[in-house]
Amino acid sequence: MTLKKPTIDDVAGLAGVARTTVSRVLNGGPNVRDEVRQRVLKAVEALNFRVNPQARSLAGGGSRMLALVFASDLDTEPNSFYTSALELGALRGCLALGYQLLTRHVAQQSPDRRRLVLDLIASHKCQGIILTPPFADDVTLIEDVRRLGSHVVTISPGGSGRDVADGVGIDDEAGGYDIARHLLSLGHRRFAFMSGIEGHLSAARRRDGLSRALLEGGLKPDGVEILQGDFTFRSGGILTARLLDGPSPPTALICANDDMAAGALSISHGRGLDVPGDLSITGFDDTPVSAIVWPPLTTVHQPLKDMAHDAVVALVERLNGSAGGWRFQTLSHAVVQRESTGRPAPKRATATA
Amino acid sequence: MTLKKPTIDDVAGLAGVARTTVSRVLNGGPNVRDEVRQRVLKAVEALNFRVNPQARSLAGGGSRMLALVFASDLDTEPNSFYTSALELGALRGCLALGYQLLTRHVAQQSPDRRRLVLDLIASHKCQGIILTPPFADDVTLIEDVRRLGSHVVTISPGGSGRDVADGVGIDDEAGGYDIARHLLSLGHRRFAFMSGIEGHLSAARRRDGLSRALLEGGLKPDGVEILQGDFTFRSGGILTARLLDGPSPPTALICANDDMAAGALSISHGRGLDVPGDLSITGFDDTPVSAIVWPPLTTVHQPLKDMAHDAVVALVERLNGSAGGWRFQTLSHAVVQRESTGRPAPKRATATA
DNA sequence: GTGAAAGCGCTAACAG
DNA sequence: CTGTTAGCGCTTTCAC
Repeated sequence: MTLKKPTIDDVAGLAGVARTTVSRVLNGGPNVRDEVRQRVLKAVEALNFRVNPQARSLAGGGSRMLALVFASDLDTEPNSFYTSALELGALRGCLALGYQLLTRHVAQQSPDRRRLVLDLIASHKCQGIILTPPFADDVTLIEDVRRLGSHVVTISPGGSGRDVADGVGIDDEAGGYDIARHLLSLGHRRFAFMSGIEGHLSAARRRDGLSRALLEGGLKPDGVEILQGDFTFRSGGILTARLLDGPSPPTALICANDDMAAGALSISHGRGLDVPGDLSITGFDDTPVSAIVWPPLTTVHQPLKDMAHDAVVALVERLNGSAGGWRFQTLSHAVVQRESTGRPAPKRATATA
Repeated sequence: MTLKKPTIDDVAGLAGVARTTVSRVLNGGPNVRDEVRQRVLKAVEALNFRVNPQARSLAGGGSRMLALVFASDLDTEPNSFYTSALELGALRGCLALGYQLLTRHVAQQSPDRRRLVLDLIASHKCQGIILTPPFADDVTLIEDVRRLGSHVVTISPGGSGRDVADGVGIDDEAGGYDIARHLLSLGHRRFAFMSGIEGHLSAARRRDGLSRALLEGGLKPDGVEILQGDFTFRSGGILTARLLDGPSPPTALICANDDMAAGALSISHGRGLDVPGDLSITGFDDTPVSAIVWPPLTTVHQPLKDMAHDAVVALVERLNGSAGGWRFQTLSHAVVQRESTGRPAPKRATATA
């Protein structure tokens, strides 16, 4: 089975061409008759041939270096579940494909953040770069990177980024819609939404989904109170406190990530609120936090590792010359129902332990 | 600067020997006069030469495949911070050194777990394996692996594992000692210790450290109530509930990992206890959970990523023929003081926000 | 358009 | 003990 992997020469032999030609086909090179190309492709298929990345790299094909960039500010640090999962996925992909990975955290606030990213890929001769939000929607940056001769793939672009580069992500709008439907079906009517940092467009889409669900349910989307958070546990707590002090607190709070939801949960406990009896809270991402807090969070699962892995694959495909328009790969999400959501109880809910 | 990396031929030239000889020296091969070996080593040093892992791999030096094994049972799953961090570190190491990594979770309870591990390395021709607790102290398994011609490095062995293989970890006994001293200095006198799954010897060492600190403080170590947990959030909660129902609850609870501490925290909240006023709780590992719960956990930082990274490095060194007795690499730990510990308050503590 | 030849940097038989 | 000779699987000139 795994006895002897076919080599490029095997393919050449089967296709009746020279090794060079196979190489050309593999790398999207020019000067290959279409008929020949097809023949080669067929042979590749038949032999289930995969290039040996090590050999390719040795032979000179570029630096084989990719970069993964995060916009992490100092205080966004505890959000490390998210970044860990993405890095893990990217590393796995790189390992399998024979690429190196350079992970860099760039403070999103720093004025010269674009330059920092560009310097990074220039100095390390990175052939490709994976941009996470909010860089994923920074069209200017993407264009600059490309001008340097490097390829770009984005993770979770929420808007403009999708029109200018390949991307990977879930359908964030649908994610927001689904979680809202869940809450709506439980009987909730008063909602609040806690968003992430500005410019994180995919998080904004989740809110769009919420609006759509509300409209469908005959409610006015602008009745939703919007809290501007920054994805941190801390911001989740602070904003929730403010929310609860307001004139008419909602019965359901939808957070744009798990960390903020955990913060909201914590503050709610501190105030003696029953979750979900007095307030239902939802997260987003389904990171380990969601299972560790009490009650465990109802959240939207996002396959972070797979997303990053697929981003690497997409990037490498482009490096190998694959042509065509930008492709956005939508991975599936799912509402994970745990115990932080339930029917709103006007008076008080009895806990069923 | 990064213009042209020196090759093995450059080294050979400078040392005045054949390329093969350099290769022998590099790979710890036999049949090299000591004088020549020194000369080569000097040349390597002078040129700051590093082997090109891709080329080496291409040329045939083994499968370049390493395995990372976890003992994760179904319900231990949410402990994924710990495993993620280790895998991340191992992946980084592998990427840098040109090795592949195979990560496998084997249910620790399954009767044929040893066979599962052995099959894994046999079928994938893994050249080396990294064992995490409690496998790290499974001497029989380690010997069996070696019999298959594979090398072993352990992460956090707590006992017998340290005498039969290279290892990486922190000084767990000292970690336990340090956290106990911290609590002692705050005025605590009644302690409880929540241990992890059986066979996790390094966690047991943390308890030894606690005992030592108590003795030093003039207290009797056997006055400490021991709770047998399994590292999960859930077990932390259940055991803490039982503890609090007991005749004389402690004022300080030391948990063998952060997840259990988070569970303990959660239950304490549920019972209206003030943490740390009524009960101080400490974790271990300093995973992101510790910063996300409320109040954030005082815990012992363990450089998990570095540990796994160094384990890969140590493994590869052995593969390259480095000889000598088993080496245990002790990385530094540190007590991270957050807000889950404070002076014990007989009556009630006033929160200072 | 296509192919032949020449390596990339290293290890692995073989000879000496 | 040490050096010579072949490749590993692939990309690149450079001819045809």
